[in-house]
Amino acid sequence: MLRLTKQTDYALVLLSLIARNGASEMFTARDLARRTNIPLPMVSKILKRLGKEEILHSVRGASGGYRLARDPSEVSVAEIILTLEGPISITECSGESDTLCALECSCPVSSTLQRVNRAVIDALEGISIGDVAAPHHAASDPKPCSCTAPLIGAPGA
Amino acid sequence: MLRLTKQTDYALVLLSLIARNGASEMFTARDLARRTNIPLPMVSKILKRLGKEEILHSVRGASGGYRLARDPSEVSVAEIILTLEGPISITECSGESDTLCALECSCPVSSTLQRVNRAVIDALEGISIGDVAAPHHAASDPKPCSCTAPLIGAPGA
DNA sequence: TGCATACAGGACCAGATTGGTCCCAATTCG
DNA sequence: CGAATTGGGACCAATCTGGTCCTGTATGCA
Repeated sequence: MLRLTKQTDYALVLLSLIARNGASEMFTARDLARRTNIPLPMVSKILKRLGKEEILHSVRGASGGYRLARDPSEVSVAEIILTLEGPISITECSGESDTLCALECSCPVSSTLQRVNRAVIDALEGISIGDVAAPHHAASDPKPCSCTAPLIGAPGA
Repeated sequence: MLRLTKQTDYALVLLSLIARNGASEMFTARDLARRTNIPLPMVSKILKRLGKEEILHSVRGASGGYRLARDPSEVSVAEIILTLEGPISITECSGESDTLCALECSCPVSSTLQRVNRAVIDALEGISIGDVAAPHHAASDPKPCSCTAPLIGAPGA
């Protein structure tokens, strides 16, 4: 556990795909859906949200689409999470919650958990979409891989 | 977001309370519930689970209760999370999932996210219940604090 | 001008997760 | 024996979330 939502997971996949294929190129939701096997409506939903923030730039109309609003190296994973899931905090009281922790007095945990939380945030801020798109683990060019069937939403199996 | 479940949150509070009051002392679920304002059935549920793993030692019968099975410094936050929520992995494919990621081929993300995941785990493994119980941030002794009313499950407000 | 394509912004639903409660059996102490 | 306590469930209601769908608006092209 300690998990991102699937939407955020998808977002990272989509953004890294865009980042890998040139930051200035334009992608339609339909195209991205085809390439990732993520259901189109889901892709739309996510891209719309990323478009409202300053992460993606959208162009409407025929031959429209989305492209990165900034350089891939300037969009951190933490920012993606923040956009789609709100402030990063592993517990309710470890963030800058406006609602006071109900356990406050019996909870000496918070100060320590804030340190943990900080460590997590630092780790996530230290990684950009550019990093995600271009893994440095002796990456030969991304081999096409054998799984070509639409694995998500596949009706058959 | 990127949040622990409330149960895990509670567990950290409970364990830190136990650790703070002497690792060898015995606590009943009822007692801990009173002190933390966490609903008793919830406390029971959590302690039961921690008892099954080797985190708490339980004694049944009258004047029974729970105490830490190990030294507070030897129980990491990561272990608590692992016990209550399963393996720590921020996405489905970043862990040692047995179910293959459906996006596998179009997902160059994983290797990088595994690094992120590793960073998170490292941070959580580096902090023990002992640390949580005794924060080193110029801690004067834990002042009783003003909030004495049962804030959780309070019927009135 | 008309139409196809794409994004914008919702509402909406079903399933899964989770916080929380409750019940009953087994164990131990006085 | 009886009270106190853990053990191990089942159970429910509320929330969250993945996923779908519908309608409107902007744009490019024949």
